[in-house]
Formats: sequence, structure tokens, C-alpha cells
Amino acid sequence: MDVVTQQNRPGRKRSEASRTAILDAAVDLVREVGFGGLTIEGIARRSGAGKQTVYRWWPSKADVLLEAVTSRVRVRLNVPDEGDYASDLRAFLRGSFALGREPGMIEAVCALMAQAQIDPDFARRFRSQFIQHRRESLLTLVRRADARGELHAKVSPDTVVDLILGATWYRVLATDRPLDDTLVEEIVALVTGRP
Amino acid sequence: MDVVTQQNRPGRKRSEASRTAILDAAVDLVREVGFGGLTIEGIARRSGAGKQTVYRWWPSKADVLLEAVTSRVRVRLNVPDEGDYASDLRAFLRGSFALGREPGMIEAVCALMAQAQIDPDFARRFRSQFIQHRRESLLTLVRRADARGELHAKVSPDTVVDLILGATWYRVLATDRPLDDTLVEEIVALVTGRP
Amino acid sequence: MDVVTQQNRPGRKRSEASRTAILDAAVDLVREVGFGGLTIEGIARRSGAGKQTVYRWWPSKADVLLEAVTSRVRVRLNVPDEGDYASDLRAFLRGSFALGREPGMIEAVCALMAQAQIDPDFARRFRSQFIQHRRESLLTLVRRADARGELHAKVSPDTVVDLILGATWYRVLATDRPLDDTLVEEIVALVTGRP
Amino acid sequence: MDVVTQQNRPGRKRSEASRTAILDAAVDLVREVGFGGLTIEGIARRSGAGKQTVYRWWPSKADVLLEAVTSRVRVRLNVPDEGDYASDLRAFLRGSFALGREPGMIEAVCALMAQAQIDPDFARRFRSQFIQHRRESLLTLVRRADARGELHAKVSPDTVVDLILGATWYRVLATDRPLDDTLVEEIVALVTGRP
DNA sequence: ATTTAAGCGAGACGGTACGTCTCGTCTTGAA
DNA sequence: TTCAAGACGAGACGTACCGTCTCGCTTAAAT
Repeated sequence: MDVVTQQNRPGRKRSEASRTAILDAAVDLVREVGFGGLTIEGIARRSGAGKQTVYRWWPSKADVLLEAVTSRVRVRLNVPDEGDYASDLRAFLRGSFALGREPGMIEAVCALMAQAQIDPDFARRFRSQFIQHRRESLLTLVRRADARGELHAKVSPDTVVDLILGATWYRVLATDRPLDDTLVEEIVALVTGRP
Repeated sequence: MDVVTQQNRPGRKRSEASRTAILDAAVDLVREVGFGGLTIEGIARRSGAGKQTVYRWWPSKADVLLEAVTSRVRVRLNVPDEGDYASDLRAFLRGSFALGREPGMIEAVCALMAQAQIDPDFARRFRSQFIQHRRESLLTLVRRADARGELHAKVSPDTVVDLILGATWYRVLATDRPLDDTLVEEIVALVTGRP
Repeated sequence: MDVVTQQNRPGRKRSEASRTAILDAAVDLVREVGFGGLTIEGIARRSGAGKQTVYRWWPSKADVLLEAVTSRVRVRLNVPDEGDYASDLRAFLRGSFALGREPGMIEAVCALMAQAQIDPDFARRFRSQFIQHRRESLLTLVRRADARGELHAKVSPDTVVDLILGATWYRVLATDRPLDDTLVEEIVALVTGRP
Repeated sequence: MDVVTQQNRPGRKRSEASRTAILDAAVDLVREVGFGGLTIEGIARRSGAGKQTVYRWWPSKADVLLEAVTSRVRVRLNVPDEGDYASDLRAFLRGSFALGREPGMIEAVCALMAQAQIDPDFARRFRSQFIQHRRESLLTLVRRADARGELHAKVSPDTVVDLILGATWYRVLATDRPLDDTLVEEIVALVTGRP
């Protein structure tokens, strides 16, 4: 939280109750009617807030959902470091896939990725607040393996990350197949190159 | 085109001029205002067609764009078969990336992928008319390599395809980095496992 | 009705059912909630029309009410001509006051006069479609009396009309006293100057 | 001002600076954007006061403007008494019309009369604080003439006042013609009945 | 001097109407 | 039957104000 918002400004303070109610309503509604059926009016109606209260704090319905998702995921991302590329990667992917099994999470995240394609301003916020975190976590992990010489000589850590995260996203965006342990093992096998 | 629409029915025939004008208008508009700003009303207005004419032949604005994209890409997809996994893969990716360098193509395709996340009915059409083609082409290529024993033992051809196409999609959906020859070579290196 | 709207234009015709339902809803609502509580949204809701249908044909809620009032009064205004100033004036005022006794009419007309003070564009339409008719009717009557020499030498017919209509409006706009026969007789007595 | 507000109560006193700033802002704004564009928020913004300060002392924007108008007019109303009906009436009307020539005054007064049609509670305040004063002044004048036998036998002083004030209001509410000396003379001629 | 009770500017809150936009449907007359 | 035109009911958009409600502060009488 930046300093400006912490200083004593005049006027009524932002209502944490409203903020929470709005995020909850967004999560509920996106499960009930999908992201296409999600509207700011609906969020306001369901949460009991006024429309202006939503517009005052979020520029779009996607940003409401983004905050709902990130505030529910925040802490649970960490970079395993067991000294072994395969083990680290396996742990990272399993943790990552586990998050995706929470109800509504995959649908919400896919909708955010979709909105990012359509709204460039939201794309920036989505990347910096969501994509970047996981990308950098994984990059740290891969670079450590690279430093230990465990990486294929001709492939940069960035591209390895593209392949791993790409396969994950592709599964959920373009196919019906789930994020399961088989995928974890196959990714680990292919990326580490071990027999 | 199914047989029913081909038989001699009474009444005015479908106007090919309208069809073309509508597809062209959709392509133009999506470049000018983005997919978010694209509307059926706008397409009808720009093309000089009536709204009903659009609704009669396409169920949504995404379907108009899908037909515009597929009718512009149709022929150019083939599966290289030079007897060598690396060469085939390299040829496939280079051809695929070249398509993406046509103006407006990546933006349109990303928008379609986005819409598929939001509209499940469109998702089915998008997958069967766009995703599946490229997936099956690449799968054929990889299976051939598998049959020759060129694949990593523990990884199924399906997952290999997920990794390759996933990396490609991930680049354009989630990063600013382009689809270039470096990516081709890195994918080939990692997937074939050669030093 | 002008010629342009009568010619064969393409497209669906204006719905007379909607027009009627909207005017009726406006009249009902203004009686129930007053002009201050009257809204375009409310008119659309009550009439079963879409908001756009109201906005397509009327620029404001006051214009809806103006058309409702004028279409309900249109025919009933005529200029008596019995050859006698006092009789003509008496007949005119009695007919005029009778209209004002229809339920809701005075309230509606006062609201329109009010809105005309606040919205100059509406003022033009209100004057040309409502005020002017009655003013010219009365002016015709008074000019006839003037031609017969029945008018006070120093007072122009225009000012006589201002006094008569002014007294009428003033009663309803600024006092609680009704438009009754006593007022008719007193106006006639004062304006004709007879003992 | 009632006694309660005068007694010594604890707490900060009402700020005369705010009161003045609010009245001035209301007058300025109604000239700039009209009564329809006048808002409490706008008054507060322009005057530098908080919204609550406005709401604490006035029930509506019309009441702010009413106080602004009355506090600017208060003193200048008196009843001439020269012993002659025509002279008294002429003096009264000339003084009254002169007030209307102050910039913005007519527009403001018309807006108040308009609001009184729409808001019955404000109507009571408007009548008792504005309408009544001028009505009683003129009534006093006319009754004096009546006592001297200068009035037409069949017309009550109340109706005479209705005619005179009605003509005045009608001119400004329903026509584009000004309040000028010609109107004064014609009213005097007609009402006194002198040749 | 401290307490208590307003009043003050600021501004967030739940509400609601605004006027616009687009949706997908329906109706019209011509081709 | 399709076509262009365009009105229709529906409903979300983002904005503006409404009138209320905290906030932290000032101001002044009562303690």
C-alpha cells in the first residue's frame, strides 16, 4: 500500500465491507452466469453496492475479477528449492495445478486472459499483477537449474518457461484435457531431457 | 456447404456480394476499433448490409471474423515430411509463424481465442474449424517421429504438441515477444533433445 | 402530418400501439407521482416500451406530456361569435375553464408551463403547440370586439389578451383559488367596462 | 429567524461566510447554466462549501435561490399612497417592473415559479416568502381605491389583483414581450376604466 | 483547562435516472 | 426467399446528482 493512501485525507474512508462484498459478488456471478454474462450492474446489484462505488475503485468488470482472483491466491505461490531441477519443477507445477482445481478458478483466469486480448489497458494490468508473478517464479527456478548446468545448452531459460507455461495455458484455453499429474511428469521428462 | 442449401429452392439466392462485403467489413473494423469495439451493427453499417442479413448467416460477430480468417488461410497449411523430426518441425513452425506475420492476423486470432473462453458455443466452432486443423497437422508430424523412435520415451505425442503449440500461443497471448526463428530453433532443440 | 413521413420509406412502420401506450402511461404517471417524479424510464416501464422508443420520438418527458395533453384537447377549442363581446368572452372562458376541470389537466398544464421556464427549447415547442392556439383564438375574439368599437380606446387587443389569460394562469400557478364562474363574470365586467 | 437558533448553544456558530458564498454561487450558476443545470453539488463545489453545509440550511436548490433572490430584493417594495388609484398603480407597477430589469432576476423568479409547480412543499415557501408580499402590497393599494369608490362595482379587489399580477407574470412566463411602460399604461387604463 | 456540542470541508456510500449503445427480433416493400 | 432499412423491447453502459453518512478539524459555550 503506497504512502499516499495511508496519509490522513479528509472525507469518509473507503468501506472495506463494500470492497469485500463486490469481490465476492463478482466471483459468485462469474460462476453462475459466466464472464460474458457478468456485468458491473449485476455486481453492484448482487453486492448491495452502488454502481458508482464499483466504478470508483475498478475500471472494468475484468479488474474486479482480477483483484478477486489475486487476493485469493496471493500467498500460495512459492519457489521450491530442493537443489534438483526435476523435483523443483514437479513441485512448482503440482502447486500451480492445485490452485487451478479450486472451483471457478480456471474459468475466471481464462476469462481474464481472454479480456486481456480484447482490452490492451487491462492486458497491462493483468500481466503485471498475474502473469508476471508466476513467470518470474518459474524463471527463478529454471535459472537456478541453468546455473547448475542442468539445462539444454541451446535453449534459454525464457523459452523453457514459455514452453512450460504455454503447455499449461494451452491445455485450459484450447482443449478439454485437465491439468493432471501425467502432464506434470511429461513436462518434467521433456524439459529435463532425462530418460 | 451442405446439400440442402445447394438444391433448387424458391426465392432469391444468397448474395455473394453481401457475404464478401460483410467479411471484409469485419476485417477492416477489427483493425480499426479492435475486437471489443466490433459490433454486428457496425459490420452491417460498414458493409451496407442489413443487420438481418448478418444474423441470417452467422450466429455472432466472432463467427463472422472466424470465417473471414479461415477463408483467408485455408490452403496454406500442409504437413512437411522430409523424414527428419527436426526438419519437419522446423518447416512446420516457420510456415505457421509466417502466417502470423500477416497484418491483423495475430490480433484477430487472439480475439477469437478470447471469445472462445467467454462463449462455449463459439468455442466448439472455433476449435473444430481452427484449432483442430493445426493440432492434427502437428500431431501427424510428431507421430511420424514417434514411429521412427525419435521421441522421448516418456512423453506422449499429444503432450509434445501441447508444449509446442502452447509455447507459440503463450508468446502471443501473454507476452510482447514475437514469433521468430530463435523460438523455432529453441523449440526444435528442446523437443528433439539433440545437443 | 407532413408528406415526408407519409411516403413509402423502407423499414418497419412506427407502432401506433407503442405511441398510445406511452402517452397513456405518461398521463397516468404524472397523476400518480407528479411531474417531478415522472421519468422517461418510468414511462417506458409502465407502457411496456423500450427507452429508445421513447427517445426516438420525443426529446424529453415534457414533450411526451405535451403531446398527451394536446392530443386530448385538440378539437374542443373554438371561437364563439355571437356578435357581442361580453357573450363571446363569457363563452370562451367558460369553455376554457371547463377543460381545466378534467382530472389531471391543470396539473399537467402547470407542469408544462414550469418546464418551459427551465428548458428554452421546450419553451418554443410549448408556446407554438399550446400557448399560441389559445392566445390566437382569444385574440380573434377581442379583435372582433375592437373592430366593433367595444374596446377601451387606449388598450391594444394584445394587452387585453395578456390580462385575461394572465389572470387565468395566475390563479392556477400562484394561488389556491379555482377557475370558476365568478372569475368569468368579473373578468367580463372589468374588460368590457360595463357597469 | 426563530428564537431557538438565537439562544446560546454550544458548538461552532453558523458561518456567515459560507452562507454568503453559497447564495452567490447559486446566483452565478443559475446565470451560467440555467436553473435546470443548477445542482446542489455544483453550488457546493463553486462556493467551496461541503454539500452537507448546504443541506443543513436549505431543503433544496430552489430554496437557496429563493433566499438569494429575496435577500437581494427585500427592502425595495413599498406601497405608494398619493390618493389617486391611477397614480398609485402606475408607481407600483413601474417599481415592480424596474426590479425585473436587474440582470438574472426575471430568469431566477421564473425558475422559482416553475419549481413551485413541481414541488408542493416549495410552493408553500415560495408563496409565503415571495408571492404573498407583492400580492398584499397591491391588494392594499386596490382596497384603498375601492374604499374611495374608484373601483368597478362588480369586480372584487382580489380579482383586480389577479388581473394585474397575472398580466405581468403571463408576459414573462409565456411570451417574449418585455415589461415596459406601455404595459403599465394599458393596465392602468383598463383597470381604472378611465378613457 | 477541559469537556462537550455543534458546524465546517471533504468525500465515500447506496441509490436512481440520465441519454446512448448494441443486442437480437420483427416488419415492411422491393428485387 | 433474400435483401436493405429501420422500428421494436430489452437491458448494460458510464456519468451525474441525489441525500446520507462518516471522517478529522475547528470553534465556542459550559464545565
